[in-house]
Amino acid sequence: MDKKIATIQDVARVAGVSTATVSRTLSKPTVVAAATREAVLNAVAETGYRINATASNLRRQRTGSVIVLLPNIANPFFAQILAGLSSILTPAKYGMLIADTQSGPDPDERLVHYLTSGQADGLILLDGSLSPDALKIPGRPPIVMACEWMGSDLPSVRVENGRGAAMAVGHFAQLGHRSVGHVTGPRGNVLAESRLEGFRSALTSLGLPLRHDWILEGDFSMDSGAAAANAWLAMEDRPTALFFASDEMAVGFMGVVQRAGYSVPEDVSIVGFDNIEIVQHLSPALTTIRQPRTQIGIRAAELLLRMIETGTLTGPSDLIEIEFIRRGSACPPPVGE
Amino acid sequence: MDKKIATIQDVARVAGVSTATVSRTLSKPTVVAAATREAVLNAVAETGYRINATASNLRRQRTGSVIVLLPNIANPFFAQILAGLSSILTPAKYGMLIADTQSGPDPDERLVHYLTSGQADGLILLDGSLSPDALKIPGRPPIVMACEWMGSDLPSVRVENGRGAAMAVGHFAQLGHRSVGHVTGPRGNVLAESRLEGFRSALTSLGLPLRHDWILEGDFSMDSGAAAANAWLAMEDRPTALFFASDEMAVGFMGVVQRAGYSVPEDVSIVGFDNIEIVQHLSPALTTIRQPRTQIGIRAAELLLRMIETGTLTGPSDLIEIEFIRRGSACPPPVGE
DNA sequence: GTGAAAGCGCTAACAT
DNA sequence: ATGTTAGCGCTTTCAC
Repeated sequence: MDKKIATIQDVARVAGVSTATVSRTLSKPTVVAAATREAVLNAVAETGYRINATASNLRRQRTGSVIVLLPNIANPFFAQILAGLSSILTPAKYGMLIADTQSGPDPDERLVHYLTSGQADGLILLDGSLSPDALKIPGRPPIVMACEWMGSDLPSVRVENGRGAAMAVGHFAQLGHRSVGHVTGPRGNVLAESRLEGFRSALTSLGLPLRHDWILEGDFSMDSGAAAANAWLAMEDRPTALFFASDEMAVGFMGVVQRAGYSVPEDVSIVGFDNIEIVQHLSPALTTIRQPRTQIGIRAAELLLRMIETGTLTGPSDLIEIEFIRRGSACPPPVGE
Repeated sequence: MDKKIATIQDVARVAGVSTATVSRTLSKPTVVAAATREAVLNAVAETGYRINATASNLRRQRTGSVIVLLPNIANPFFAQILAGLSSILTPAKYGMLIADTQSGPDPDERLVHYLTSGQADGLILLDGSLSPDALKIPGRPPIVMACEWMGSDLPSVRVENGRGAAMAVGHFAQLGHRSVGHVTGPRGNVLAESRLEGFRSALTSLGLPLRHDWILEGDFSMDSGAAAANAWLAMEDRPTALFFASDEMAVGFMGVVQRAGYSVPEDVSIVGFDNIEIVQHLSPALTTIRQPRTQIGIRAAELLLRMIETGTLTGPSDLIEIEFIRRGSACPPPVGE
């Protein structure tokens, strides 16, 4: 009953070989003789030895883990991206360190910290609001963006946000709507801006009116969707259709208007963005733009691993296709309005 | 323009002191003379030096990170616990490694792996289905359970699951329901079992009938709630009230029955469990049992850090209070049924 | 208050 | 095929 953890020395002693042989047996078993290998493995079993990752990493000048920096873990949107990341990182024997830019003081500072502390072999950025100064840090590990980031040429995996907005507007137009509004994401957020821009240009190219009072500012949250609903209810002249920059906001909106006695889609048509799991279970089920989040994670992880292995700081960016999902929350506008 | 990362040696040379002094300046600044300290800090700034965490950890025989083992990251339920954990771990300068037992082969094996690989100073377990053999591993780091685990006396942070179920049943009884059913979590899951047990004993103690065909097996997911709805719709003799072991299942159920033309709560009263964010935005808003998930994370992290710092493998368990949240998804049963 | 020196546990040349 | 040896970059006695 050993209370101490065995080191490679202990194994070597028990097996009657050198530490180098033990190390080799564990990393490239084919290069040691079968008999030796067996002796070593027995000794490993007997002592309960396990490689000390810290020592190994120090020696090999790597860390075996990847840091994922995101704005807010509690946001379920990121959870699926994390699942995608994990499905690649884990089999590749990389640990996944999660850092929430919210739970520290200065987010930019933390980015720099992780980039320089040598705690990870690579970094995945899910927070599009960080400053690009990081790129200049000498000796920094490879970075992959899994969202848009203005004015940076980091390798990234992203989604056709503008086209998603255009799909939503196109759908409304096809149904006969002419008064269509938009509930945006937070100002300054790159995703929000792309969707807003896509919304604007789609309206213009379809010859539909672009009214500023029909563009409501949200922040992707359900609460902000509920707030938008109250604003909509208070309007004199309401749009008959509304495109939301996130499903969450659409859900918040729907809850409020339904409780106020309005019906979706008969009184308002709505389209969301993301296709979060829940929206197919609502009544009506939400028409939305699907972003394959697991896929985003998978691609980002693959890209990063390739960069780590080849030792490059650049790589091909990846554009992931979105998909329009027609469900029950949009129909032709009410007549006589 | 340095392309290399500076080591403590570089700083020592630039500052004209020994590496020991540099190290001291950075860890206990008060023991070095003010003048020396300044020289060192200048050298640090000049070289862009940052402590190499791996080397530091090897020397100090610690890792500076904590592993969180959970069944499925994509489940938003865990996301909030993670946020709570992060809010404590980050300021305490601990990294948070997330491991998903789904993305590897054998979950138990992975637990053992993390326990023995020396990759973390402590471990937080969110997966109640792992085998308790882990406890016997010599030299293992401290573990905190943030959920129930049968027959283990690990320090834990948990929630009054049974009482939650009893609250739900009590509420139904008070509204006049006599036919109440339950949609369970996955068989074998400890949370699911506790809630089921709480449900059963509450029925009994209130003198309500316990019917096996009114206990539907689910797995916490929305899809399984939808499946339960179909089962309910197909019943000859339906319960007028249903307690769900998770909010997600309640949401899935509600979507299906509403689209089938039934109304909640007029046709069925339902109560969920968890109080996930969305349920207040549904119509009707869901009556449920609130579990303070962020709080669970915070307490678990605090407990673990205390154990790490004091070097103990035991600690006080913590029971977190739940709260009944009455909203609009339960009302008296329809008359004449 | 500061420096010299000894490792933490491991891996990878280099020898044999 | 195996052993010897020299560190990876840091912290921490132990002297001074």
